[in-house]
Amino acid sequence: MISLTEENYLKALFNLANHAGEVNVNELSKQLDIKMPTVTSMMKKLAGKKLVYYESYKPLRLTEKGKREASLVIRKHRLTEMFLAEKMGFGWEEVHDIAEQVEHVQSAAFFDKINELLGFPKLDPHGAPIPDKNGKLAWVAYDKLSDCHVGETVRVSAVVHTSSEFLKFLNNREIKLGTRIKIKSIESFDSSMVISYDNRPAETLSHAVCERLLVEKKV
Amino acid sequence: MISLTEENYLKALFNLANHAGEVNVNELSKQLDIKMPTVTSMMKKLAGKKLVYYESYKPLRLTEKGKREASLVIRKHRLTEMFLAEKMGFGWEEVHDIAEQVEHVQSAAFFDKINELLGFPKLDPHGAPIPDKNGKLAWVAYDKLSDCHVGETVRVSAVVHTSSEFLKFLNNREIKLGTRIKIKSIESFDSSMVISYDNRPAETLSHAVCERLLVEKKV
DNA sequence: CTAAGATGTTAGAATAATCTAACAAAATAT
DNA sequence: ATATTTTGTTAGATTATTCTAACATCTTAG
Repeated sequence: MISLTEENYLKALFNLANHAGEVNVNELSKQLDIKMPTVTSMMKKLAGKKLVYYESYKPLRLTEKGKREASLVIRKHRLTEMFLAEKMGFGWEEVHDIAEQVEHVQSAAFFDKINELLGFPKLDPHGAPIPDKNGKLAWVAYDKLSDCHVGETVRVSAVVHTSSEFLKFLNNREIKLGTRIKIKSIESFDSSMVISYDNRPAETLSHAVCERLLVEKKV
Repeated sequence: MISLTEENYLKALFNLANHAGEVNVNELSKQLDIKMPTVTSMMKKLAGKKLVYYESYKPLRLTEKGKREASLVIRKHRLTEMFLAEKMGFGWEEVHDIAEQVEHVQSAAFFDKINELLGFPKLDPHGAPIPDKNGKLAWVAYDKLSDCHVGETVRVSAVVHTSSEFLKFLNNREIKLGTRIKIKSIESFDSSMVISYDNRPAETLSHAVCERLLVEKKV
């Protein structure tokens, strides 16, 4: 059995994993707002359960079993987010905090029903893919808006680090998944972008914003 | 802040309270499947938070604050049950176990939304009243079917001690809230009742069943 | 290359919730 | 009314999760 606490560590490990699947103790500590010694001891515990590879002073890595379990928690989280948004009328900026709690419900029937009522969605309200029942995740590699060039027209496909503040910022500007953005110019000194979309007047987006907007170029 | 564990103790205290609002340590211990010494120490803790009146060797009683907090947990539980049954298609025999977990979600917005989507229901799927936002519960005193007499026709209004097994038993016989039951005869040796309803052939219900069916006589 | 700073571990303690064993009080049955 | 049973408490231990303080290792800037 995996405790609620352990589920949270697995989820954070999964979300922080870089290309090589590695996470530092320090990063994980900051992500979870839990002190490093506590993280170290939990990693030893999870290693004992064959969920994490742990060696002193080495980066952390999930085992295959760990990845599967983490994905299943993320599945519950994203299905919940989608249900809250699609079936209950919550805004995409509201769903994360509630899903953070609902995801720990232990009832396959509950999440199966949500999945069914939603028509087996592939993406959550932030454009993130929903892992399947076996914990398999079909990752689509989007581009960051900040990596695009002047003159390109792109479609917003997902948002990263979906803090409520950031999403409210997007709401205020009516930027949502599917919005087609044209890059008019890029300020070289701060990498901010002047863009236009939806027949609106030109708008400037800071680099911080552009890094969090994931887009597709082939519109 | 009231922990998930404390919420469970409060809920159990509320549900077990007799006419005088009293509960014994032993009853509570059995209800929660937690040993008596643990219950005693939790009662001291809750007494420290002014949620329970506790004196050695005396029955336990919730304070007004304790009753309010308990009612609010029960409110979340019953709203969840109703949502699961009405909006998600779960049977009344399935909703309790899921609601037992969802009830601990800390988000007023979540339960407000459920309440709204349900159209502010007054009763849960088992006929139990849903406390209001202030923890006030409008209790309706129904009769047990077992207290009714031969010849009476009554309407099933609620069920008590809603174990999944009992509810499946009722499902098999298509007895639900609203079913009108006529009492044909009562076996004096075991208090079982021969009843008829819905133009079906006569059916015999054991005393155990009749005690758990709450009915209204004025149909 | 080495000193400073960042990162990670060990040791020991704290809190919450639970348990068993032993004892104490209350209720019950003859 | 007293012995037995049931109920309740105390004491002490256990497990899970967290912390701080101190120490160890690794990385990096001169």
